[in-house]
Amino acid sequence: MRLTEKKIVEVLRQSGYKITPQRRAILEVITHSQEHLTPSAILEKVNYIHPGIGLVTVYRTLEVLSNLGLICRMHTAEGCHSYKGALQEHHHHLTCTECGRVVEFTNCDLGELEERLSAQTGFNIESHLLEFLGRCRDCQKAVA
Amino acid sequence: MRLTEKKIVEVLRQSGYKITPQRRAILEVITHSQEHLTPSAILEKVNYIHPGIGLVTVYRTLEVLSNLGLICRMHTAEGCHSYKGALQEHHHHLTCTECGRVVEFTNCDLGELEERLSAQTGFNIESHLLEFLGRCRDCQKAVA
DNA sequence: GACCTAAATGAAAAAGTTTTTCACCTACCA
DNA sequence: TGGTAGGTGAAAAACTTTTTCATTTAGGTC
Repeated sequence: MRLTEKKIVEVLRQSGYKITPQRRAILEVITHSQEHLTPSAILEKVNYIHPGIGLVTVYRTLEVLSNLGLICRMHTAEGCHSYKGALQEHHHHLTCTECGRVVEFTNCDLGELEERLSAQTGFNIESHLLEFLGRCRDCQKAVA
Repeated sequence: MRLTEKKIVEVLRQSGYKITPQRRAILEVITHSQEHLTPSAILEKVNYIHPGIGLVTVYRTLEVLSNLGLICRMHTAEGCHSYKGALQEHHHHLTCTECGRVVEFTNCDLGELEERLSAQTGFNIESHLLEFLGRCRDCQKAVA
């Protein structure tokens, strides 16, 4: 389940952050979008709801939300600062290299590999980044 | 095995690109490095070999090499514009978040997961990005 | 080896993105 | 209804990436 705006506001408040109209507007944009959005794209959409918000505020809000794990930062061909609404669970992405569509999946089953690596290298493994790239059904058709 | 400079030069020539000293210098840096490098980091290293090369040339060369699949553009947690030598062999990295040390490993065993995802989503999966993050033995000691 | 030409280069500037600074404002608690 | 820590917007700084253009050069041809 994707986190709702309400749930995110709750977590923000519990973490000691203030709930400003700007943050609400940014949240509304992110939680209502299915794609990943760049800060500029978010700003553009936010300005329909709340004109006058600065790009700086968007950047700052995204950083807060991202640090709390409430939104998800994506590394796409367009740049390093695309964000999308986060899932509650640990998850990964399968991204279409052609159209950018993103599918989420949850069972990565890397525990065994992680243990093996840990034993071999002495590393204390804290996290992992796993992303699959390919072509979605539509883009495969488009080529054919 | 990582692609050698010689092999890359051969492909470049066959593809109709000229072999300039600048390109040679950039190739030397990339093929001799074990890490992912940003354009600026590449420029810095290149300037030891061939002072006076412009960052523009680095960008242009990286684009050519990347388009030919001779180097690999990485979208990692650290950034979106890092490049590394393309390996003939499939591999991944285990990176220390403290000191940046990188250990490579090869058996990722993601075939099963890949098949499952492919079947579920209709994606034709072309590649994956897998990176583990943690603390190496030394950095664990340093904290204790 | 000298010549020719398309491709490549470097410098400068433009365009874009992200961060920093700072004076002012406001959400929220007592 | 204050007081205050935290948040905001504007401007500017700091970076990164792309574009432009005059000059140079790699590599083929004679």
